[in-house]
Amino acid sequence: MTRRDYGQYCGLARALELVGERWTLLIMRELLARPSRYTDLLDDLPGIPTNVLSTRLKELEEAGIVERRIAPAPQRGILYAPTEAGQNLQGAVIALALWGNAHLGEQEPNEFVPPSSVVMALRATFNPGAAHGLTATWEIHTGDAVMYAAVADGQLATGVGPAPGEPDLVITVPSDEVLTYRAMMQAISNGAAELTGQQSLLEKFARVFTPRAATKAG
Amino acid sequence: MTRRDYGQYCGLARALELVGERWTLLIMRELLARPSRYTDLLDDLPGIPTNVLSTRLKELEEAGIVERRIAPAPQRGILYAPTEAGQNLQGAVIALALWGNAHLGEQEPNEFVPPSSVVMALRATFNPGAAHGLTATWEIHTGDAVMYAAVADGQLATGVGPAPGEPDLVITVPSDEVLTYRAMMQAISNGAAELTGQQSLLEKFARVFTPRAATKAG
DNA sequence: CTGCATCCACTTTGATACTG
DNA sequence: CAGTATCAAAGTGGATGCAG
Repeated sequence: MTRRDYGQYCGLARALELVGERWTLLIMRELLARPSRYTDLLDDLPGIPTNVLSTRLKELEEAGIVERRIAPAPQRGILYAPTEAGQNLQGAVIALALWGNAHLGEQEPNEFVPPSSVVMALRATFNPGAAHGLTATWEIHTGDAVMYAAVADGQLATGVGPAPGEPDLVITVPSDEVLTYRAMMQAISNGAAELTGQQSLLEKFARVFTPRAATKAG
Repeated sequence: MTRRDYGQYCGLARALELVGERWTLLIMRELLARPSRYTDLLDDLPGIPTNVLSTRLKELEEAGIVERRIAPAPQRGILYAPTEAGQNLQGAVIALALWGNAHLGEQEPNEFVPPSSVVMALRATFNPGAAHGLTATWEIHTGDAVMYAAVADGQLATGVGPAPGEPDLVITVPSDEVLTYRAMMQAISNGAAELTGQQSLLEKFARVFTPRAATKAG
């Protein structure tokens, strides 16, 4: 058994060997929310040392969980994005996040809400039934973050950043800081959001993204 | 931000702060499969340093994820067991294990199969529909491991160790080492298992525990 | 500016020995 | 049985340097 391995032929042990080190799953959360450059990740994960980030990215790439892409014309540079194996991690990321939500407590003054965590919450609460037959694109502004969600053919596409196409409805939730998914949804249902576009799509939004109960033990 | 915290108000970050350190989730896998004594854990997690185990148990207890119990009469000593918060971790543990299963590759000579991982696989593949109206207790022997599964009222109770009551069917899968869930189920369906008890319950067993597809990304 | 590599102080982990 | 003590090795955090 080397330092990094557990010597167990077990899915959990292997998962932890691959993505169990400090910062790794937070990096994956960022990349699942949007392909990012090295400096994007440094900005979105304040406190991560540069050498740790570069080591993690290297290891994830070697393991086939993340791939490097050449960023398209306007930006240039390298984009890191999850491979299919990396995308399959989302279920585990969401399961951990749901469990951790119950242990969040009050927000400390030095704690910020990562926009990627709001995107994960949108994916976790997506209700395919309510999205059936609906085609719509929402863009959400809260704090200085921009996120989008698009529904078509009962499928959800969501991420950090402006909507890929023209949004049908822009929802602006006024706030100094990025709000949690929960606070954001509450503000929206309280009518605190400013709307630009097809206002009728606001009700659909609340219906498409509905929290359900977390998984209990078996 | 202290060393251990991420400074993020996010379920994933909080989960990793609580159970993201090395060995922690493997300890939780063991405890989810059966309440264990300190020395049980040392045996079941070969390679874990004693000080790391005691530190982790202390932290998990402080966080309300694990609790100490006085072991009942025959054994004595201290039993560590998951609290309800700890039991709720099972969904995340299983999600990680399912993802890791895809990256297992071939079993290395120095790698062993933890019985607790087989129990997790039983829970992950439990099919409530097929268990409806069935009451049965199976005891499974493979390598030197013993596990049980009991179904009643459509509910599953399973863990490492002998069955709590008298098993209806004892399934012995001959093998030097503990087999993976997959290999075990294959051996059973190949008729390689020795049976003691109500042989008709073997077919039920295979029906109650059926793998389904893993969760894909959204 | 992006995308790292290097250096150093500090913390955590691993291995072993030892104790109530 | 259930840990604690000790120490070396490895990992992490923070600062800085630097090439393309």
